[in-house]
Amino acid sequence: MKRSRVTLADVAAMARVDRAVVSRVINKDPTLNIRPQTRERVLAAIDELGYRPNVAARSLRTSRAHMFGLFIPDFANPVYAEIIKGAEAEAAAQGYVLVTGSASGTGMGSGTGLGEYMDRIGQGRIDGLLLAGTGDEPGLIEQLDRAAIPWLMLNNRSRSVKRYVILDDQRAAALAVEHLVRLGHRRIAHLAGPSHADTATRRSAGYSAAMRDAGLPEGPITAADYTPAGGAAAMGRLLAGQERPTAVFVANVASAIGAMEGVRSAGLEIPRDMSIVAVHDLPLASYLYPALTTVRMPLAELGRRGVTLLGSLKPDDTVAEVLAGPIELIQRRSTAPPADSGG
Amino acid sequence: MKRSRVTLADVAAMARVDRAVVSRVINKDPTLNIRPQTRERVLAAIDELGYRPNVAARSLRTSRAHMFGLFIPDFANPVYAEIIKGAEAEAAAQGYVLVTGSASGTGMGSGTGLGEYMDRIGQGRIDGLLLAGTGDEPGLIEQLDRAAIPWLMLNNRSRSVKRYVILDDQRAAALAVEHLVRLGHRRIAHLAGPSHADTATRRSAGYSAAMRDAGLPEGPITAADYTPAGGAAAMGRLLAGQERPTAVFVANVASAIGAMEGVRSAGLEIPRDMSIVAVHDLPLASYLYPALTTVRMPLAELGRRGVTLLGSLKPDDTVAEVLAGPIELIQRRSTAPPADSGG
DNA sequence: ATCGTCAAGTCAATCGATTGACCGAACAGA
DNA sequence: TCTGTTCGGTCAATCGATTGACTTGACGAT
Repeated sequence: MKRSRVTLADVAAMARVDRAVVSRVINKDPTLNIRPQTRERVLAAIDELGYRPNVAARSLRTSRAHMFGLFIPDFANPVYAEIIKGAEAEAAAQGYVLVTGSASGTGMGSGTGLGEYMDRIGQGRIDGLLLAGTGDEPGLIEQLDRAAIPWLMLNNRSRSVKRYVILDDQRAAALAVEHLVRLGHRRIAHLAGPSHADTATRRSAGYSAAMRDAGLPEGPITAADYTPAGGAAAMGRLLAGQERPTAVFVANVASAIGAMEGVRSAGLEIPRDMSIVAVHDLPLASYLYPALTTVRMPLAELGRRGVTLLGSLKPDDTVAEVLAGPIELIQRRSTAPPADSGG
Repeated sequence: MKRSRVTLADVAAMARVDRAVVSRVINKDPTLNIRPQTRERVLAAIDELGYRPNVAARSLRTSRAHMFGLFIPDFANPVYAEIIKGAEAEAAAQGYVLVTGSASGTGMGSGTGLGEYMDRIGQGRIDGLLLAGTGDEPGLIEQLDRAAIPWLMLNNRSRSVKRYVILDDQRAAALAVEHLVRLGHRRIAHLAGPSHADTATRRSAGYSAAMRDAGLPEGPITAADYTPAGGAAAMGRLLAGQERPTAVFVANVASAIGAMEGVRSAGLEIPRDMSIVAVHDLPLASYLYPALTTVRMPLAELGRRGVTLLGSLKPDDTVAEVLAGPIELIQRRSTAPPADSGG
C-alpha cells in the first residue's frame, strides 16, 4: 500500500517542469504551448507515480465537485433502480459521479428527510440535485434554494416551481386502457394511486380520457396507496360492487401484486375472470403468476435526461418537460378477452 | 436563491471574532476557551447567514472526506438494496455520506468496471470503500491499494487478502435443508450457484453438511448462474434425471424463480410435486406464486457492519468476519411434505 | 542594431477551513 | 512590585490544484 499521497508537485519535480504545466497538460488547456517531448515527460511521470488529482483541492479552486446528487425515497423500490441506472450512466459519460441517497438513510423527522440529507452532504459537494419521487412538501423549495445549486424533480411535479421532467403517464394509461378495450372489455375499472402522488393523478386522467375516447362509461374507480396491501383491499372493494368489472387498470405494479392476490382470494382466476394491467414494466412483473401485462416507460431515460438537464441548467431556468420516448404495452398472461366475449 | 456563497470569514465578521473561533465553535474544539455570549454571537451569525461549511476546503485541510463508497454490480438486484439501506443508515449515524456506484455506470471494459469507477471517484473523495458482490479479479487488489484507503469486501471473500465480512451462508443452507428434512423429504436436490461465486460455494458446503448430518445421500446437484433463465434450465436437468427429487434447495431467489417456472412447464405443481426453498428473504419472494419459502439473512446488518468496520480500520488490518446475526427460515407456500409422505 | 512576435514555459495569488503557536489582559500569590 | 497562570481569544501557515499574468530566449523582419 503506497503511503504518502502523490501530488502535482511530485509529478512536476519528476518531469522537471512547473506544477502549472502538469495541471495544464492534465486539463488539456488549449492555451498551453508545449513541446511533445515535454508533454511525454509529464505523462510518463504521472504514470510512473500513479498520480491522481486530489478532488478536494480541485473542487475548492474551481468550485465544481463533478458530482451530482440523486435523492429517492427507497432503494428497495425497483422503479428507482431503473432511474438510478440511467442517471449513473449519463453522469459517468460526463465524467461525473452520482451519489444517490435515500430517505431511509435519515431519521425522517420531518417530511422526506431531505433536509437532514442536505446537511450531511454539506456545501460544495454536489453540483446539482435530482429529486425522484418527492412531492411538494412545505419548506422544500426554500431548502433547495439555500443550497444554491441547480435541482430538478423527476417523475413528480412541484406545483410552486417549474423544475421537473416527467413521463407521459397519461399516454401510458391510455395505452393500457386501449389494450383492454381491444380485447373486448367494456366494464374497465381503475385502481388508482394515492391522490397526493402526481403520477397517480396523471394516470387517472389518462384512464378517464381513454374511456371517453372509447365511448365507455368510467367503471368503478377506487384508490390505493401503491402497496400490495392497499391493492388487495382496493380489489376487495371492486369485487364487492354490484356490476363487477371484467378488467382493471392498476396504477402501479405494487398495487397490482395485491390486486392479483385479492382476485385469487375471492376464488376467481386471472385472466379468465379479471384482466389486470399495470404501469411500469419492472423485471418483477414477468415473475408474477400469472405474468403481469404492463406498460413500459423509459425510466432509465428519465434518469439520463435529468442528469443532462442538470448539467446545463442556469440558476433561474424553468424546466417543465414531458419526456418523449417509447411507451409500449408489454402483453403477458394477466390480460385476455372477457369470459363472456363469445356473445 | 442566495447568490454568493457564505464563508467562515463572513460569519467571523458578523460575529466580530476571528475565523479560528468560528471554526472551533463549529467543531466543538475542547481546547477553546470562550465566553457564552461570544459563542452565542457566533451561533447567531451562522444561523442568520445560513452558513454551511465548504466540504472541499475542509477535506483538503483535514484529508477526510466524510464519505464512504459502496460498489455493487447492479442496482436492480434487491439483495444490494438491503445492503445499501443498512450501510447508508450507519454511515448517516456517523455523519458520513454513502456514495453507491454500480458496474452499470461504467463501460465495464475489463472486469467489474471498478477501475473506471475509481478513476472517476478520484483521489480524496472517499475515506473508505465497500465492495459488495465483487470477487477476486486480477489486478483488483493493486487497484484498491493504489487508492490508499481502507476497503472491505461484503458477502464475498478474496482468496488473496483477508478483508471481508460475510454472512453465515453455510448455516442458512443447513437451515433450509433441515426444514425440508423435517417435512419428510429424503431426495433433496441442490440447485447451486455459479462456482466462481463465493456465496454459492458456501451454500453448497452447507447443503452437503446438512445432508450428511441428516444421514441422507446428497441428491442430484446442478449449478446455475443466479438468473431465472439459468434456474429454469437447471430445473429441467433435475427433472430429467432418473430418481426425481421431491424437494430442492436453490442457492438464490433469482434461480428459484426460474426453477419454479421449470417445474410448472413440466406440468408439475409446487409444492405438491416439488418443494422449493431458496436463500435471501427478498420482498419479491412473497409475491411469487406460490409464495416462496426462504431463509432470511441480515443483509442490512451486513451493510451496517461494513461501514462500522471501515470507520475503524487501520491500513494493514485484516478482517475476516462471519457476521453473527439472526438467520431464520420463512415458511411460505412453496414447501410441503412430499406427496408420498403418507407411506 | 532594434523591435516585435512567438514558443515554451514559470510565478504566485487564490479557493475556504483548520490548527499549532502565540499574545494581551486580568488576577493571584509571594 | 514582580512572576506565573488562566482566560479569551488572534495569527498565519497549510492542504493541492488552478489560472491570469508574466518571463526568457530565439528568431525574423526592418
